[in-house]
Formats: sequence, structure tokens, C-alpha cells
Amino acid sequence: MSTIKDVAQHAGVSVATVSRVLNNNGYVHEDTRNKVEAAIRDLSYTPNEVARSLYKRKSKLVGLLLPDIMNPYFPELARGVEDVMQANDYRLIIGNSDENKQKEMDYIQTFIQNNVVGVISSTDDSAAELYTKLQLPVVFVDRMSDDRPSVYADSREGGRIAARELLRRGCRSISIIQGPVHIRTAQERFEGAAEALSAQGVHYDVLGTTSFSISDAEPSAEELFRKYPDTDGIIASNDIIASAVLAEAYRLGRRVPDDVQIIGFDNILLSRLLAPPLSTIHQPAYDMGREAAGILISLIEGRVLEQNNIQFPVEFVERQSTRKVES
Amino acid sequence: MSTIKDVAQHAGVSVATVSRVLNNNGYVHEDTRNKVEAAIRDLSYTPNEVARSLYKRKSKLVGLLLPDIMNPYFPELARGVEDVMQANDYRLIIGNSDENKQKEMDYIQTFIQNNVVGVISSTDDSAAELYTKLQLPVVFVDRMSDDRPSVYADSREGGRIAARELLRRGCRSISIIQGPVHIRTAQERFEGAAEALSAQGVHYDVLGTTSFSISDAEPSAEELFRKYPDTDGIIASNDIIASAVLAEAYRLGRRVPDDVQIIGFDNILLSRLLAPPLSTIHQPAYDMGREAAGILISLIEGRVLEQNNIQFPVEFVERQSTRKVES
DNA sequence: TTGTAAGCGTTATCAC
DNA sequence: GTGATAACGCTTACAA
Repeated sequence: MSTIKDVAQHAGVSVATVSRVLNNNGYVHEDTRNKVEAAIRDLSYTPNEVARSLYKRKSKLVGLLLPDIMNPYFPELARGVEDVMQANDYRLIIGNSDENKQKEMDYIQTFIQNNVVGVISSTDDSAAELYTKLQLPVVFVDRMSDDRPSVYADSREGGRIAARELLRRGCRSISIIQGPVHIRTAQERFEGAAEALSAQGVHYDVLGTTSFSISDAEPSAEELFRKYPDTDGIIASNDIIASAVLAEAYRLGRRVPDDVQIIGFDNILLSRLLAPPLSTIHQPAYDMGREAAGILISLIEGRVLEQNNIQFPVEFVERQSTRKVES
Repeated sequence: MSTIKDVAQHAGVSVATVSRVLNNNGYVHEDTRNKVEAAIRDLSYTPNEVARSLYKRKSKLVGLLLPDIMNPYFPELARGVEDVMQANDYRLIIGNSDENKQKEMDYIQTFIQNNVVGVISSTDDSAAELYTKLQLPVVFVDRMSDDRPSVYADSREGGRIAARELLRRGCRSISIIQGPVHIRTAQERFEGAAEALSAQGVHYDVLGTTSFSISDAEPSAEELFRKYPDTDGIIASNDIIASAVLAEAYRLGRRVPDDVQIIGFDNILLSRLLAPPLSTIHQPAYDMGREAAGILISLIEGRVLEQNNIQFPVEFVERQSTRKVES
């Protein structure tokens, strides 16, 4: 790896001049510029970002903290973030927190140690001291924060929509799978659904679950049909759980959507490949990732935001795990 | 953020001494050490990794280059890598190449600019000049390289197994979905299957596809049943394609596994949640990620490897998209 | 228009 | 045992 010094020598100028052409600031004579540029090409020189980062006290790195990249919802989000960052010359340091406070703190710490210029975090404890005293731009994504920029979907409305769509399709004994209590979006989905059902005076059952992980999804699905065998409509807390429910229904010989209808949440890529394809509440994960990245970049570059909180609308995606009905 | 200088001042010693206790080398008196450690705690000081990286010309960062994190196979792999790296105090800079040479080069370039100590890459052109002249430890994963360390599954054997399992289950008109020609693992799966079928003198049809992406999977599935309506056994190039085939079969009213049997590849987390749950050739993505990370760390830390190429065995995971058969 | 030199926060070498 | 100090590769006053 050649350094700025090598380039300077090769071009017969000082490092300051090289730096000037590199950063396009200060005066530099046309001829000098050409010489320098030639030298840069000759040596195929690229600046050492670490040295830059040290001097400027800020890098071109952004920290991305996700609960778990294996949860199929997050790769899309991450990809949205990555695409925008990449296009703007920022790179991503990525970490999985497993919703674990300690891991989260450790990552934030190493982000700081690496001079990241900002962080995008999907965490539930956004008010935590950890973030409030962080001297860095932070954008929360898939989570909402009152005082910090955040990008999230209208989960509560999603819950309401799910409930209404099942009601329209004739369900009268609905089960809601609640999702982990410590995950705010899950709670809002649940509350929205419960609210809409109560408003119509419709009875519903609730099944608690403790995680969004696939391994926990299957026992939950079993439990559901065991506890509430008469259920004719199920609102799952996400598409993973919904898939498990679908698979369990198949196992039990319950026909979907004839005997029981199912609605998921998220609209992950695979939900339309299920059999039957899963009706679900769409959250635009990729776009949310892009939006969060855009906001963070604005923040980093000192632009002021008109809006701190971006709420994405959700929408019902009708597939075949719910019945056809005329609109 | 406090610096080593602040700590030195606070403790009444020189920065050299602080550095000594930080790195645990050189002599330092017990009492001095205590003073320094107290100062570190008081100021909640953590060393600036960027400065370290500049001086030592190596960071604690590792570059991870994946084709596309949205392909459900890679999050598992990435998570395996991440867990091991995290446990060894390395952080990950992550990039998506989309199997695109230019993007790949750009990423490698920025990895270098950020002083990464090594890279893990899942690329098909492992012989490329790009890597040969890279002065860094590189481990290829999910791809095999003759001269560089690599971690991969026995794709060819996977193909053979898939073919044999379908034959055992009575399939006599098998279709193989070939997968993108430029992806070596896909080709090996294909070749393995074709080989096993030819060896038995069984006729088979081949459907070419150009990508592993979900959006391309559906048209491929349609095309398959259109072109080869009599097929009674399908070997898909991965679980995504298999899911699409499953969904298409459902749409066409073809019963799985009675009318047509399907085998996928990868055993991504969701395949067991499909209906019917998908029989597939398991590749231990998470473990392969861990292994690759372990090898890279060995390389970084200068240990010698007994083995350059780690081939993971694959295995048939029997679920319900294939018929039961007595063993 | 260009060069010199200080400084970013560390580590390592050499005196003392 | 400990402290100055040069060096890592860069940017930016400031001088020339």
C-alpha cells in the first residue's frame, strides 16, 4: 500500500499538495494537479481511511445494531440500509444484539471506539441512558422513539387491519398470538387487533409467546390449536409464527382458509411462497432501511430534519390464507 | 471521550505507563498499575481503536463479503461468522456484492482502506487477481478455492443424494432445476444429480434459471410445470426455488408428495415451516460461518493450518415433500 | 500556489 | 520501573 508520501515524492510535490487535490480544496495549479493525479494512478494510491478518521475524529463508518439478522425480517432492512450507505460512501459495521442489553452496550462501545459517525439501531429501550448520552447521531428503526429520529411502521393500525379483515371474512372466534411482551411493535400489533375486536364486541383468545424465533414458533402453533381448537381466525405476531401455524394446520388436517384463516405480519419475502400463500400485513422493511439510512446521513451531514419520526403505513396483502370476499 | 493522555494526567503518570498497563507488557509497579486502573475507571476510558489501528497498521476489523444478505441462506452464515468474531473481539464490516465484480472490487478496496485484518468472501471467482494479490488473509466460504483456505459443503454429493432419494421413492421422470451457471455450488449440485441419474439410466429434464432470487423463482416454477407436466420428482437448486415449486404445485392442484415429490437445497430455517415441510439437502450454514471465522482468526494470528480446505458433509433431511419409504 | 509542521490517539524504542 | 519521543498516514493552519 502506497501512502500520500509516496505519491508526493512520485509527483515531486509536498504531501499537502497531494492532500489538496485529494480533497479538492485550496488552490492547486492545473499542471500540479495533473502531475499528482498521474502519480495517484501510477501508484494506484487510495487514501488510508484510518489516518483520516484519526485526524478528523470521524470515520466513514456507521454502526448497525439489529436484534438478530437470522430473523427474516432484518436482512431486508439491513439491505436497505446498506444500499443507501454504500451509495453515499459509508460502510457498515454490523452487530446482533439478541435483544440483550449487555451485548447492545458492548457494540455501541466498540462503535465509538471505531469512530463511527452514526448508528442505526433496532432496539426496544431507546430511552436508555446508553443512547441519551451518546454523542452521535442515532436513528431508530422498526422501533419508535419519542425524542430521537425513528423510522417505524404503524403497527397498531396493522393490528386493527388484521382484525377487521378477519371479521369481514366471517371469523367469529379469533385467536391473537401476542408476541414477546418486551418488543414494542409486537405489543402494538396485539393491542391494535384487540382494540378492533373489542370495538366490535367480538370475543377473542390470546396466546402469549416469548420470542420471534423459529424454534419457538412451532410449539406455539401446537399450543394454539390445542388450547383453542374452535378458532376460525388467527392473527399471528409475524410471518414466521404464521408459517408455523399454517404448517400445524396442515398437519392437523385443518383446511386454510376454509376452516381457519390466518394473517401474518411483515410480508417477508417467503410468505408468498407458502402454500397457501400467506395473507399478511405488509411492512416495507427494505424501504424503511433506506429511509433510516437517509435520515442518518442527513443528520451526519448536519442537515436539519423537517420530521423526526417517519411512520410508514402498513397494508393488508391479500393472499390465500384468508377467504375471498367481495369489496 | 477521554484519551490516554487524560488517563495519564489523572493518574499522575506518563502515557507510556498507561499504555503498558493497557497492553499488559513491560514492567509496571503494582501501585502504579492500581492508580492507572483507577483512573481508567474514573474516566471510563476505552482506547481509541482507530489510533491503534493506524499505528499497528492493523485493525480489529474483518471484511465480510456476501452475494446478497437477502438470500435466506446467508444470514445464517453471517451470524455464524459474527458470533465467532465477536467472541474474539473482531468486528465485521459487511458488504453485498450481488455477484458483481465491480462491487466486489470496491468493497475489497474499502476493506483495505480501513485496515481490515482479513476478509471472508463468498465469491465465485476466487482465483481472481483481486484476491491473489491481496496481502491479507482470505477465507472463502460456500465456495471452494484450490489454493486458498475455503469452507464449503459437498455440493456434488448433495446432488447425488437428492437424485438417489427421489429414485428410491419411485420417481421416474425427474426434473432438475439447474440454478445459475456462474455459481459454482449450483453447478455442482446439478452435476451431482445429473450424474447419479445418468448412472441409473434414468431420464431427466433440465430447467435453466438465471438467479437465486425470489422474484425469479416463481416464473421458473411455472415454466417447469408447463414444460414438463409429467414430472414426478423435482430437484430444485435451493430451498427458495423449491418453495416456489411447492406453491406452484399447490396452485395447480398437484399433490405433494403423492403426484410430485420435491427436494430442495440448503435447509434454510423456513423450509420446515412450509406445507408440506420441505425435504431438502442440509448445508450447515451457521457452522460453516463459524468455521470460516475460526480459520480466518487462526490465519490472522499466524497459526498454521493443518488443513486448507474444509468440506462439510451434507445430508438429506426427510420431511413431507417426499414420500415415506422403508429404509 | 505551494511547503512546513503540528496534531489526531496510540504504541514502541530508547534513555534514565 | 518510568518517561520522552518518534512514528503510523493523514489534514489543515500558517508561512512563504
